[in-house]
Amino acid sequence: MAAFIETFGATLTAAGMQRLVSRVIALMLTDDDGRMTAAEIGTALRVSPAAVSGAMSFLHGYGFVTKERQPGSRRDVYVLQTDTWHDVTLQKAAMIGHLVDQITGGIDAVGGPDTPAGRRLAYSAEFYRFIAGEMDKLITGWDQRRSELRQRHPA
Amino acid sequence: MAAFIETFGATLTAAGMQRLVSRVIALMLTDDDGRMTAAEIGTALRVSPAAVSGAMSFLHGYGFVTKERQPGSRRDVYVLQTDTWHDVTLQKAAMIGHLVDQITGGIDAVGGPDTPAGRRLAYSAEFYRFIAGEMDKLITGWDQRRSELRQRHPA
DNA sequence: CAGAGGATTCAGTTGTTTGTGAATAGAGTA
DNA sequence: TACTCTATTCACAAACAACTGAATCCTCTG
Repeated sequence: MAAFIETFGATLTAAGMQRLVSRVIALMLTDDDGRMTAAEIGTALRVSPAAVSGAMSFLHGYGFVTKERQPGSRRDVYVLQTDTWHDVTLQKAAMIGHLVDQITGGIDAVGGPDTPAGRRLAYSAEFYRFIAGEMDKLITGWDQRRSELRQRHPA
Repeated sequence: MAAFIETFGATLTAAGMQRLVSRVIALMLTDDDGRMTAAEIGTALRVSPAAVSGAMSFLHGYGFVTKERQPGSRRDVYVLQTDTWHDVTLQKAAMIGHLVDQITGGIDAVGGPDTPAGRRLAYSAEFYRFIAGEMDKLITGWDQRRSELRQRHPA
């Protein structure tokens, strides 16, 4: 199981996430009730409380985890929000629209759409525009698929 | 135009590419005939020949650029392969299938699909499986769209 | 309000990228 | 073969990222 955490974490890191953040997600995915304290996380991953604090702050900022505290306790309990994680993954992919704008802006910089460079940029813009469009469909599609799954397996 | 190169390059870097590699792509996109020598690239981006060599070696390895040499010359001319760049971008996205396998493998590690953690992993696997499937469709879709574009604007 | 458990912040350490300069190798010309 | 122009390689430096340890802050209990 430790193997899964490190392997999967490494893959997420390769996809651009900070290392410890990736490992925390992998860890919490494997935790039975998905609820963990900072101390538990630190022990499991062999990192200092300071490092855990930083990672959790990041995760909390994006809503990947929520933070709870039992009345009469001083320790925070973090709860993994699987759906939020998925949503953010999709939104990140949707940022491709950004590229389209940048490339389109570049067309003027190289002398307009009737220059060789302009044509090349327009072609690449077309590529990213296509992807962005498909991404939008994908997001809608997942929303629907998720509903179907929920009907069969109510959370 | 220098602004476009740096801005767009930074975006590619944020997407996980090495910095200089990103800048070279942005630069070559804006070059009129898309053909440049190492010296031109080094001058434009203010980096050493050594750095250019490293970046071009990477780009050539993935087929992002081809390397030509005029008979009787000692300098290589690099030519940006826009389509290859697009294709590799898509293939990279298709690597999501890898995640599905890892997660599926993790289900056993946490005690099978009937444990809480197993169910959570299965759900995430379902998410990535969905995306991987849509990515396959997207790749096919772009192939087709590209053909259409080519009919109207023969390269 | 004092004390203790726990979270957070920050300066400093370690490790990883990214790029440079100098030396080396390749390829063409004479 | 000797000479020159480029490309490549490699050891090192600078910039950046990821952690740690110690100090600080917050919050609950007595």
